[in-house]
Amino acid sequence: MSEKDNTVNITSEKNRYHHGDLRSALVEEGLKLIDTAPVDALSLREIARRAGVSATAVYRHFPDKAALLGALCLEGHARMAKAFEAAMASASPGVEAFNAMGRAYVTFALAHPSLFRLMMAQPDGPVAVPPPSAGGGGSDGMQILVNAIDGLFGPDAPVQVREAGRLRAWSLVHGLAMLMLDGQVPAEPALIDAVVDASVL
Amino acid sequence: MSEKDNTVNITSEKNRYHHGDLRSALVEEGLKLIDTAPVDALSLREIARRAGVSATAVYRHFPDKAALLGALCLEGHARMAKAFEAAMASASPGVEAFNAMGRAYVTFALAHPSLFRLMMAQPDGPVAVPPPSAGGGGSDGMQILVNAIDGLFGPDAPVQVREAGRLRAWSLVHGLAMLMLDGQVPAEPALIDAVVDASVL
DNA sequence: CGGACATGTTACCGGTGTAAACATTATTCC
DNA sequence: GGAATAATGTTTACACCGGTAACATGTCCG
Repeated sequence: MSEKDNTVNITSEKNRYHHGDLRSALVEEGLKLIDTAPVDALSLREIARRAGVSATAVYRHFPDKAALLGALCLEGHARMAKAFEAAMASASPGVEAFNAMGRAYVTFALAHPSLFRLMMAQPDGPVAVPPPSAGGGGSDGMQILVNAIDGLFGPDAPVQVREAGRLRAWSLVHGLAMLMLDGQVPAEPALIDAVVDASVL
Repeated sequence: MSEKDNTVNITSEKNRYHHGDLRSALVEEGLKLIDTAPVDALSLREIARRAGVSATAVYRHFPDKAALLGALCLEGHARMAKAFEAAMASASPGVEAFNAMGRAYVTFALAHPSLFRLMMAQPDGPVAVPPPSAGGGGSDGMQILVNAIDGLFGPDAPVQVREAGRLRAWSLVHGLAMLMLDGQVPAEPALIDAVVDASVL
């Protein structure tokens, strides 16, 4: 913030060659776009266009399109974590919380289809709930989910049991979410309940 | 088959303007391609190229790219049905057959990732196991799966129970398949067993 | 034969992701 | 302060894509 010429700072706000914070703007526009369009309609050029910038400007901030999408995923996981926390908060611990999480998982996928797809399509993304072996990894949201699942079995359950249960729970909600996203199963709340609630696993 | 000039019929076999059975050739090349490439790498032009034909020739046999992919799906479901039949045949009826089907589902997905994705991405495709309501529909393979599931519960089980169980079973194996395809879960046979075998549903 | 028709072709359009060269602005050092 | 330098945009260009229109070639049937 030098003294320079503050009129520029006031009158401009536009038409300035340098954007200021293009990276964030691109991510923001990307997120706006992805919630209203199928995932394959998300073009680098379109995002740049909405940010009011030339297509190749993107490459100053991301090595390629995949990297930009990766940034979107990151924000996606943050949102998912929030949804999980909310679901967790509004349910008493135990099976109820567990079911609430399952519903939250499917609900999030249905609410943000393209973003969810993108998140899951990133093999090296922050999802990676370590189903067996490997500790640590996993995004915020996923860690919450894992904890909820593990809590179900109690801390004295064998590791294998917890891991298998975790994988089964994840597969169940993920499968339902995907089937509904792909239109193979109608996205009716009753069906979500039917699948989630009955889960003793 | 007129008498015309049979030397042509012999010597040609190539360089003939008319392909003979381009439609089948396109489907075949498409299936070859889809098993060795990610689903988004499946371009109409590439398929036409492999069939030794110009890109626009495709439009004489399919209204657009989606229709060509639809044809691939059809063949995919035929193959899946075969896999199910084989799994069914090599297992005694009951829970065993049911688990074998589940394993076959995931195994098929892992063996033909792009084709499986394509099949599931067709909302109006022949998959559509009618989870609740609506009878009839469903592809060959899916019908076999449905029968196996229903068999588990016995014919006297309430419709709701059978339908819910069906949906849960489908979600479970579908979710596992997807997570493995997307690299979120390692595609280890032991994990497939862990998920499928424990399923009392 | 000769036309009707099916099935190929080439030419073109607007769209995409991305690399290279150039332009402008911000920063840093004397 | 002013010049060198780095950071950040722009323009241009390329190869690919799906799709339309107009043209060419082959087959078939009266």
